Amino acid sequence: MSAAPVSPGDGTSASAGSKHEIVYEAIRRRILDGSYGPGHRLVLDRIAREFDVSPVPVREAVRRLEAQGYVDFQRNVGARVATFDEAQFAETTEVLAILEGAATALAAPRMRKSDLTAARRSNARLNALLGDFDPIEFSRENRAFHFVFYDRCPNRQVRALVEQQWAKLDTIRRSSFIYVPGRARSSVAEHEQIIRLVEKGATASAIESATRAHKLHTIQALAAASAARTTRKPPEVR
Amino acid sequence: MSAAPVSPGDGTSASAGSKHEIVYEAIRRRILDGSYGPGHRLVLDRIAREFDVSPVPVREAVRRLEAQGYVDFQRNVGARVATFDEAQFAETTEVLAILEGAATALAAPRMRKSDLTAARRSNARLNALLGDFDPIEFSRENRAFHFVFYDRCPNRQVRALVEQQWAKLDTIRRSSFIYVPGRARSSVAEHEQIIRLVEKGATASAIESATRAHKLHTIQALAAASAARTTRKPPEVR
DNA sequence: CGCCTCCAAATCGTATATGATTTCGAGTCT
DNA sequence: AGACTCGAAATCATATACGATTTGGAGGCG
Repeated sequence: MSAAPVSPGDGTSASAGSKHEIVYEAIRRRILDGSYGPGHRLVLDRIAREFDVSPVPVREAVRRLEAQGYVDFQRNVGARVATFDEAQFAETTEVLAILEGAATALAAPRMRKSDLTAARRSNARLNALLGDFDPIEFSRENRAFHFVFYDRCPNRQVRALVEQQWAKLDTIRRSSFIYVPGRARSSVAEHEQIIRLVEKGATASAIESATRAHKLHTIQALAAASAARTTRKPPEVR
Repeated sequence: MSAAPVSPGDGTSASAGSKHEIVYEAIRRRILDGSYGPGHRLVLDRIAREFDVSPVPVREAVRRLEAQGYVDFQRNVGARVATFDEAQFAETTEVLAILEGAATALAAPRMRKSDLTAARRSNARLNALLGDFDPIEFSRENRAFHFVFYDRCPNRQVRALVEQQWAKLDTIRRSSFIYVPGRARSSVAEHEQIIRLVEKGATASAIESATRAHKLHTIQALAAASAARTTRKPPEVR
């Protein structure tokens, strides 16, 4: 189970131990775990005092987060955690569908028996979670499942991008809770199908489209559910 | 012809006019146009003096570049322009193949007649350039060709990623010059094929795989050419 | 009563200053 | 000669200081 719990250092780390790095990691974690929800304002001086550092390293940290799309920054105004609307969520999911499909297909030939076993075990846990449904736990395990595959993807760039996009989605999942009734169950079934395809050495193309479809179903389910609760607006953060 | 010449502000801009922004753009441009080749060392104080600013905004600029993968940064040592080896180049091209395939397929249904005309015109220019071959000009026009499609891709995230990856590749193309003899000609032919597929309303899947294959051919050609010049090592920068 | 003007607090942007770390070479020992 | 030690120069990391800009509201005006 090496699947990164929340995505470790996102790859582009460098200067461990420096104050700017500490602050960067801390803010990033808070964004990802929801302590800093979308729209949350990041006041540099305040953060600096909290971490007992000067504002300079805080600014550097925020710049990095800005460049990665975690926060929006406005000159002379400040930074705030990026806000996602449903459209952006859907778009990012689509990106992930594309990348995951490719990543899984690329990984397939490199999957060992033990990997498939791990995947099945993971999917079994997901199945077990279907009982009293815990969205957070399910999401975590779901991630773990998919990363069994990505870990074997030989293309580092693809892997990095997948992790990045996944992290982005996590930001949102925390706040506005995405939960589509029947989705989880069919998701588990699709997982098993993907495992089988890999197992029997299906073509890359077959594996890719199955994985992509799997993800796209989530968008569709979401869109349907969203259409259902007609008038209700998504929670706006100011 | 709205295809960004070198990719304008990469999307995640924010604070125009600030010194940090000026420096950021300047350094970025230099990396992209090759003034700062891979491995080039970025000494903060020196850059600060050159732009007549303090080192603080320079650091911010560099942090952003770091987060985007343009430069590598080592604590207490400094920043240098990211170095790409051939493997990374291939991996990034593969990413681009995946994304471009998807982007083009997504764009296809939205392409208007005028867009196809523009694409053909662009491809004609590419064809004309086949004579006395100018790699830079060809590369520019090639980019323009593909962006005719991406501009119609409805998924912003995908578009942003494509631009980002393309910029990354540009960094490399400037320095170590990638030129594979017969490739350009077949490239033009493949372009025409893609146009036809879109024109006749082929399935998304058909368009996607054609586009992806088009890009992957470049990797293959490169690999072949690279295998040919056996002993010669790629230019190392220190 | 609502709109506009002006001021002060909050916060950002950048410069300057200083301590810390790395690098690299001169000098020394074996 | 080669390896090691020490130290100065270069450069990074961070703190502090201060001017600049935005924001929100008090008070005045129509």
